[in-house]
Amino acid sequence: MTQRMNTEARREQIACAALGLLAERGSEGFNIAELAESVGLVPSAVYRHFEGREDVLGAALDVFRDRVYALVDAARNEAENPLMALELLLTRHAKLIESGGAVPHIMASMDVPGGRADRRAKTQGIFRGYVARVEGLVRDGQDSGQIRSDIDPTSAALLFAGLIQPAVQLRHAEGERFDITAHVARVWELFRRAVGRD
Amino acid sequence: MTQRMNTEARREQIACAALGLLAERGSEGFNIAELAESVGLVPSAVYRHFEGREDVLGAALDVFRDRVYALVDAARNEAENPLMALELLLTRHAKLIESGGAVPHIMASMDVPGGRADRRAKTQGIFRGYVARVEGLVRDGQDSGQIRSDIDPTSAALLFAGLIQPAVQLRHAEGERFDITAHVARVWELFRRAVGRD
DNA sequence: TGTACATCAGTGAACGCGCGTTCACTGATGTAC
DNA sequence: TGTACATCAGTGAACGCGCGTTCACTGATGTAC
Repeated sequence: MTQRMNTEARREQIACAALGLLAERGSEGFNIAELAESVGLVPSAVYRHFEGREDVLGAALDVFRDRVYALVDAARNEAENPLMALELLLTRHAKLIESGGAVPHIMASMDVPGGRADRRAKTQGIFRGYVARVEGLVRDGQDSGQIRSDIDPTSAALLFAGLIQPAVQLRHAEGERFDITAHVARVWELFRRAVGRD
Repeated sequence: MTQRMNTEARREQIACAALGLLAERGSEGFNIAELAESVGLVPSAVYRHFEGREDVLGAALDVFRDRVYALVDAARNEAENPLMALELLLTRHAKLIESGGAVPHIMASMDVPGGRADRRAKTQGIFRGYVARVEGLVRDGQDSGQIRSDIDPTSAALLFAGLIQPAVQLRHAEGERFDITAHVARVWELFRRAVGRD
């Protein structure tokens, strides 16, 4: 028998493992058997800690939400000013793409039409929360004079989000040949020209 | 018995219906029973015209590819100049989002990790083809002097693609409240400022 | 023009696989006395 | 400190549903003579 763990610790372990599998397989390719195996359990053991598959996905989404928000907050805290925070956030997204855990990729895999309505609502809530945080950075940039004040913060935030998504797609299509770092650097210059005050 | 059709006409009818269902349900929610019903057939009848589910998806992808490319070509032909072609293309993407047939949405639903490798390769090929066409428009814009010549056409094309994707996401999240037309107009201004020569 | 035949699209019953989920049981861990 | 008991995480067999797919059969359409 596998080493016993109390259900709280096991829940968290399973939720994290589920998120990893989701990044690889997508929400529909995701299955309980593989999840159980990845934490050294038998499939039925998962039901000691979760009500079912959908419950596991919900817990994985919670982990995902925390990580995404932490990503933005870290960039905000570590950078000297709002514009540099956005640039730092962008390069960190690029790193995630390289490691296979791209944020938009996971978002898309969870927000599928087949999925249950409450899961989709949760995913969309995460997206709105993300955009709201980026919007906050944009507003800060406007206050500090780095970003033009005539720009709609929501539009700028969505434009920023749009910098990342096509890169994920092309990374998938081109594989290693696609130089994300170079791409991100070029596209950042375009973004800065679009919103910057100069 | 349903009215007989020759297999060529039926194949096309089924492929188009499949694309419609894919837009609604995603590639994993897509099932043969519903597809058959939508064209007034019994599930097993589909196998008179296709080898199987994956074959149907492939045919639907072909229809999709033709439509996407036609979208770009139409914008190119109808607009006075390359920059206006891009703007026209963007507003037509917005219309598709409103009608539920958003291009990135369908792309994402086909390019899932669970899908067979050949289907994913096809989807990615469509994306590359799309980007290449937009790149062509960017180059034309550079030649005609509307777009700054120091800009990498691929980056500009990906930035353009990125204008649409977050809008799809937010449209899903916010529903009718989200005014796509207004969003597209604002984000277009940002794009023009990023790449335009002025 | 009429008849016989071949072709082929459509039907419905049945099969089988994958996978989420259930359940009775086991045995380890922690607690009461 | 040692023993008895309750709790609870882990096990493996089995169930059942959904769904893609197969197959023998039907009947309409078009062609040969």
